[in-house]
Amino acid sequence: MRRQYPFHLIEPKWQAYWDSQETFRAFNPSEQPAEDHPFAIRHKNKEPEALEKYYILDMFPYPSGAGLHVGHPEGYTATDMLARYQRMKGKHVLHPMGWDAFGLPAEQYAIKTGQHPRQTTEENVTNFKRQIKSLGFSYDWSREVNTTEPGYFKWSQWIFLQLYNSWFNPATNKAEPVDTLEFPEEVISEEAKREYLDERRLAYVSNAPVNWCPELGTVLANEEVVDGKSEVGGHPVVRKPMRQWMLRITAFAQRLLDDLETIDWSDSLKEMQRNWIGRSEGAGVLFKVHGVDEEIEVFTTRPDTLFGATYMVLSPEHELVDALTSKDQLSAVNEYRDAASRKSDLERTELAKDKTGVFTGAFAVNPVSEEKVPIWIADYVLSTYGTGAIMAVPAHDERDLEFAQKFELPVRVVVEAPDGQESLGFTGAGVSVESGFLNGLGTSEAKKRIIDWLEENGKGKRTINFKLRDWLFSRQRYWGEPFPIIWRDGRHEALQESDLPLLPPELDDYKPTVEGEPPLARAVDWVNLADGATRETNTMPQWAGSCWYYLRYLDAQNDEYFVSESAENYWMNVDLYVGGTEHAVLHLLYARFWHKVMYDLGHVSTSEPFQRLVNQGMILGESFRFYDDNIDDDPNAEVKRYPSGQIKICEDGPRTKNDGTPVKERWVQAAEMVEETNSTVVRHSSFPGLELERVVEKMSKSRGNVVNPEVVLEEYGADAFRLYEMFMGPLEMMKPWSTQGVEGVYRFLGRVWRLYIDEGSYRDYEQAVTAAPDQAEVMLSDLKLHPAVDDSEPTDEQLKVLHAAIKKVTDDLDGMRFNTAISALMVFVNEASKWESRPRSVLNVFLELLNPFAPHLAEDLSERMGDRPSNTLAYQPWPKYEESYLVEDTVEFPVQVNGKLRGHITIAPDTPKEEIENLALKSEKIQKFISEKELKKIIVVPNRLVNIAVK
RNA sequence: GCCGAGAUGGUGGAAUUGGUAGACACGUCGGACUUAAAAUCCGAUUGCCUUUAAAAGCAGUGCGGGUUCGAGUCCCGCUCUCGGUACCA
Repeated sequence: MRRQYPFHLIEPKWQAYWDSQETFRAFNPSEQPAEDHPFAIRHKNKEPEALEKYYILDMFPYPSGAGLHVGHPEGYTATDMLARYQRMKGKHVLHPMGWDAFGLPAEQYAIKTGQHPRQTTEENVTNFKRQIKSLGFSYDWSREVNTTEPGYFKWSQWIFLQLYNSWFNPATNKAEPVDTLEFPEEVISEEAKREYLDERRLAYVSNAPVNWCPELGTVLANEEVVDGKSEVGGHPVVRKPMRQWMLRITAFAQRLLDDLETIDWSDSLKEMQRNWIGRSEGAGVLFKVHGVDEEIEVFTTRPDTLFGATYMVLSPEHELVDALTSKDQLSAVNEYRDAASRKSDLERTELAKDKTGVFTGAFAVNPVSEEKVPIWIADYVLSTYGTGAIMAVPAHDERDLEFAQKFELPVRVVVEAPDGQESLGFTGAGVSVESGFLNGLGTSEAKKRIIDWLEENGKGKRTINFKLRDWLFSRQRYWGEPFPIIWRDGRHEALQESDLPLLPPELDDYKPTVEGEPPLARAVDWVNLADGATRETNTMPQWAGSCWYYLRYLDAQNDEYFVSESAENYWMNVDLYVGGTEHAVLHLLYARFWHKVMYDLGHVSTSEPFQRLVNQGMILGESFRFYDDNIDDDPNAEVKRYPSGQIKICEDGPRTKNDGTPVKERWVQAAEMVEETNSTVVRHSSFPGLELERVVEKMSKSRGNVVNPEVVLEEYGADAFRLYEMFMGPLEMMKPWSTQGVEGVYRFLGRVWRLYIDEGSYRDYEQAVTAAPDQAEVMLSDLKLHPAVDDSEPTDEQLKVLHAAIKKVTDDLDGMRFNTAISALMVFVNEASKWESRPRSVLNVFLELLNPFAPHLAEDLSERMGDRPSNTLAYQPWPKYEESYLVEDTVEFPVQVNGKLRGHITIAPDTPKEEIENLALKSEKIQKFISEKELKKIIVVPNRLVNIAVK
């Protein structure tokens, strides 16, 4: 296919130019651009740090072996357009990129092949970088970081030591160095002090049950387990007690929640974080155990229903179960506990529907009614939430009611539901009944009263609980940061800062040991130190590197400190962060937590890292579906094919033809296999009788609807790719990829080219190139400008078209409405293509508007125009629009009758109200609709319309 | 179940504060250019209906109500799709 314009030559040329000029370098305080750098030319005599900064950040990519997919460049293109726009507006823009390169795939490849993960990682980074660079993004590559390089992970380890050497002081509500920790009087011995301190560090060791994934051979954080399966790979996860490093994120739960108010993120994303943190207010209530000297504390959000608590439930793992269980219930309890512990997380969730439990034989005393209530254990009570024990109020809690009905436990209504609703099973706010001194009180008042009573009588207190759990921070992997920790006599010690970076040992085999120890344990020489101490063999999770990378960009080469104070002060915080929702709770919560710790310790100057955050929507693939009866995929079968219309789809079940014949789904990829006939019906090219159903869903190999950016780039070029990614629709929405849509914007770029370039000379060039392909670049410089391009004074009409475009593009970029900004560029080109005289002054300004969107083409045309004092558009001042050019002499003013458009009147824009009313009423067209009717009202909306209400 | 986002032509989408619904693009149809095709350029393109034509009318933004001179936009009640989450006491 003939190219619309020689993007294959233009794009590499400008990418090489930007590289050699270091066009997009950002300058730290005290750094100076060279005199001939376009930054220096634009900002004469100004220190870089005197300028307003703009830090615009993309989410940290994992350089996978599969390379870039079309989803990656979506956010990158959006940020690049804004980076280029802000640069032209005069801001000092920081726009970096780097690699979150530790991770499972390289390690799993290493286990299979023995190739060092470093090598795989390097290859993948090289490939990723090449792909990203081919899109012409304006990154400052001098700040590129890679989490797997010692110069980087030295500081990841250093930050871990900051956490290790800090504790959370509830009095100040801040992280503080451990030396501010004061020991209570009874803690005297060194041993006791040490233990006391170790229990309070922000990084601590725990032996609690963890999510163990046998398939991956590692533990996972709660956030990495979805529906009882690993988020990566979907392997089963079981609970298993193991010694693990934990980070005390729960201490920051309230601040993580509160500070959401100070940042500019989407409501839905904030809501996801709020749900994950899961704050609930209520009371801790103490129940005495009957006949045993023990107390059980429960957490409840409905202390007002305490009079209705007719039994208690402990989680099977609760520490008091042994002490409580009566002799005759012992075997039943042990059996139940055994069964519960063997259940995987998946089984626990899947079997959630049916409640199970056993009676312990013990009774507790309801602190307010003094009533004896039975104590049960059941796995619907989680050991990890609250106190691991509940008071059951079956009348006002769905789960308790279900359990009570199954085991025939008493149910007592203590809240009356409002106006005629059923009180049994009512969980909302009502009025307390059968509740002694609470009778007649509304739910919120009753809560207050009972908590006061509990506190006065020493039987409970006001309590706040969070769903958020501490962050499990160790992994049994090779390809991650080793912990800067050694063990001596069963106790952990931190390495000194001077010992960093601690490099991982070289191994021949990356599998865990036969004993199930992490792979690092294989490196005996590395693990065992001369003085008898041993190294920690766990490694940090991938999040360690991605929790702070945005800080390293500020000062990527600094080997004295993780970021210099001056750079941090100037650049932080991130003005705009763009990425997918998949990081809503994981990365974004962890990073905020680390940042707060660093803030408390005085290492950073802001309490939140990302001021504004925008989520890009997913890009979906398009495929076409039909069905056939070859359900066993037999290659020799005689296959019957059916369109979707003949298929009955049962919910999750097998799909069958309407007559019951079993069938299987098949997909055809849009681009290759489908022929469009007359209008809307899509058919299979090989089976023309078969009508296909259009399906839009997540791109995946099995659907065959994955779009490879390299193929698109090859055919249409980077500018077209960038433009299409943004033209598809609003950034935040999910949208389907259409290859035909790419052709649309590609044709637009062709029209831009032909607006400036003489078609005859381009045709001559194309002919000449076929004869001498190696001369292409030289001959390209001989192209002539379009003969209509001249030095004429622009007409009013031309200025109007130009300034309308400036206004629309500027407003839309400010609002991140890239799709409509691009359509405004198209409108300009459609108009300008008709002009017989195309004033240079107008055409030059248009290239400035085009530059953020299609920078290669804009730069190239600008060079050909030859009117620029400096040789790159990157630092040209962004054009301003003149309102006066947009004013029209006359406008077609719409006239409505009863809200329906009935005609127009031609008026001057500033025509007074009365005049408009008059003209509207007199208008012939309008008369038709209002004569013989009673005039009720006339509304004139300035600059909009006039509406006549009649009856 | 709960929380969040969304539903507009054949398709992606536009309409920024309640003010001309369908910008821009894809696709389709027609025309020009061409020996022909591709590319390019020009025109038409929400549906229905009347008309030789010009031109008009009616309906129309998931569904049902409401507020208003006027509703894609606001309010009430639903349906469906997508994302998150789920025995969280």
